[in-house]
Amino acid sequence: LTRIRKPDNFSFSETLWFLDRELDDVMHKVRDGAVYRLFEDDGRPVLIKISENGDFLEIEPVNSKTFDEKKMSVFINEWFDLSRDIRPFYHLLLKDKELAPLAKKYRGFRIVGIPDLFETLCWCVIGQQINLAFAYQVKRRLVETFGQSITHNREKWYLFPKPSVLREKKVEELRALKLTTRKAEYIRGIAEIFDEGLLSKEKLSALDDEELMISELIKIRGIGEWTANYALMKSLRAMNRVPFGDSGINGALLRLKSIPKKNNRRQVEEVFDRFEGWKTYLVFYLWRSNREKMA
DNA sequence: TCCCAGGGGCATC
DNA sequence: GATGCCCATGGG
Repeated sequence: LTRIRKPDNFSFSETLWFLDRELDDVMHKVRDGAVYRLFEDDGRPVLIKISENGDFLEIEPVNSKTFDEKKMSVFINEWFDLSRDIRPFYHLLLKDKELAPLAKKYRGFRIVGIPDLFETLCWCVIGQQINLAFAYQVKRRLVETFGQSITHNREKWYLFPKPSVLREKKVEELRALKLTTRKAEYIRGIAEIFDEGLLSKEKLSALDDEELMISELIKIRGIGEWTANYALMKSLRAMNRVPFGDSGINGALLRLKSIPKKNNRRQVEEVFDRFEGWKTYLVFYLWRSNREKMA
């Protein structure tokens, strides 16, 4: 059992809410106030349960295996963005007339990341220009078809498919999962780049400059501005990214009356310029607000 | 039927 | 660099 002290301004119930949206993400399950998923410990999948107990998060193995506690702490910290003091973000929000309500409504909501960069990029490609519910269905088919799995109590749990596996798949095999021809090509290409070691989270991170990371990512076929920014937000934990053109951001800003009309990039930039250093957080709070009715 | 969805590539000028 | 078109499924 690993225990992690919860930081201030962290709401585990908000995290669970995010993970348990109606969207049916194949990578984890939320049950009875806990989240379950596979954790890869030196190539060995361990099923873990994360729950809340007083001031702590508790992480325990449920398939009777153990795990590297230090690596686990790092992983959870990264996944739930626990090691960040987000008070400055709330100060900025409260100074903004239209957006101030977000600070109170979603207090303690932190970015739920996707630590695996390859998974993030594939997920972006899958979700391009289709509705999210359908995108999650396609992701589920991809993972259930090509991902490593374990069975526990007659229930299957999956790891995201490896680049070495996906690069070998024929376009027709991927199309059968209801990816388009183009997306199948993109995913194969990204898998190849990762499998060859030409790109990795470590390599990208080592560039140490967000704009440089973006320009490197955009060179890859299938990765445009939106995806590059999203990947930096979710996987590299960059704090100043905005996937411009995103329909969710536009819709939220419009609904909150923060911008007068949709799809005006200059107006959106003006709003985000007031959140220097916290643009990524504003994006997530705006997306969060789009699903208020689901909460 | 029409429009849009957490886009991106490409041709064209 | 801006614009228009294509990809192609599913939900409202």
